[in-house]
Amino acid sequence: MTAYTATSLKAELNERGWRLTPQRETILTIFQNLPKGNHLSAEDLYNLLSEEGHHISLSTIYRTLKLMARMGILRELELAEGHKHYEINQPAPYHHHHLICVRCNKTIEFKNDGILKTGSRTAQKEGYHLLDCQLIIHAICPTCQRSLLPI
Amino acid sequence: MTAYTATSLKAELNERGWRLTPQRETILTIFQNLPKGNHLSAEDLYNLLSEEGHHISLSTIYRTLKLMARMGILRELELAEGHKHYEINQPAPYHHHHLICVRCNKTIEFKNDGILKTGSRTAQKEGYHLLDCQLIIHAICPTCQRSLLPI
DNA sequence: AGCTTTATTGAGAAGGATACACAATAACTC
DNA sequence: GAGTTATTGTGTATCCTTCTCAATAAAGCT
Repeated sequence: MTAYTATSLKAELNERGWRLTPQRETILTIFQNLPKGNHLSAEDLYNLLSEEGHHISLSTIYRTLKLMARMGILRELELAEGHKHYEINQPAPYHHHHLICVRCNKTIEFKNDGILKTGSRTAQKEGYHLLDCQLIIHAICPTCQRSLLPI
Repeated sequence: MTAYTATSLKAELNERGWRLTPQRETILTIFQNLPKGNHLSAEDLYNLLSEEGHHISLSTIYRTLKLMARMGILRELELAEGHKHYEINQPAPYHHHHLICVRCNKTIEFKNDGILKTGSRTAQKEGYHLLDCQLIIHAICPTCQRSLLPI
């Protein structure tokens, strides 16, 4: 959960025998410049890159998203929409969690420093190397509670 | 997060204009009798039911799992395996969370009463009706840390 | 109990997100 | 700068999940 630069990303990739490519660097930059609280699906990222004139294939995008999630650079969010979303993984005080309406997918972010501490402590206790820690609250928002729609 | 019986499930379904079917009752029973800490995928459930002589279609299983998750009866778990798992949703002191190795999917359960309280408080503050609250810790287990396998 | 309404089921097909295969390319090491 | 090999891009494949729709069967009412 440290702030990555192209240089530090390259160092960490090379250390494992991997390579820094323009595609990976571009994708990292996109996420770093994303307004706080924004998260992208693979397709969102593909479209955003296309708009900016970068042509990176969907395969590369999926591979890069998974790679960076497993390096701890990105968080993989399951926001109850049938596909994953990704956002930059930041330490406190930017670290946050999600309250999600399972009906309309409306999502509210909230912060709680204790949770990250609990996560770190738990991972450490079991000898696990922490990548990400997220509290997901599934609920029904006020609007959907009032609606009579099924489920 | 209350303990359901066939009767209380029926009452809650009927209240919304829905119906209690033998399929739904059977599936609820399966989850209630599942050893603590066990969770099933849709296919797991299908196979388990088949073994016991119950022929419930996959369509119905998927529909029932989603229905019960949205009623707060089941928890929908994303254990980094490409498909969802479900388990009965129980209050403290049975309520628990998951520490998951993103490489080998090894999962450890742990308890922390504070998290459920945080979840309840957050949902309430925003006027959301709480269904489930789970802390997911993505990490790399000791074994996978030692392995030299990619990603 | 029997009747009516309509939610639910089952079977198969469809959909959509993600992963795969492999030749061409290009990043790293020496 | 040359060799090695990780990575990319294109198209294809795969898997999980949802949809369609006729047949069935709960729930409510008389």
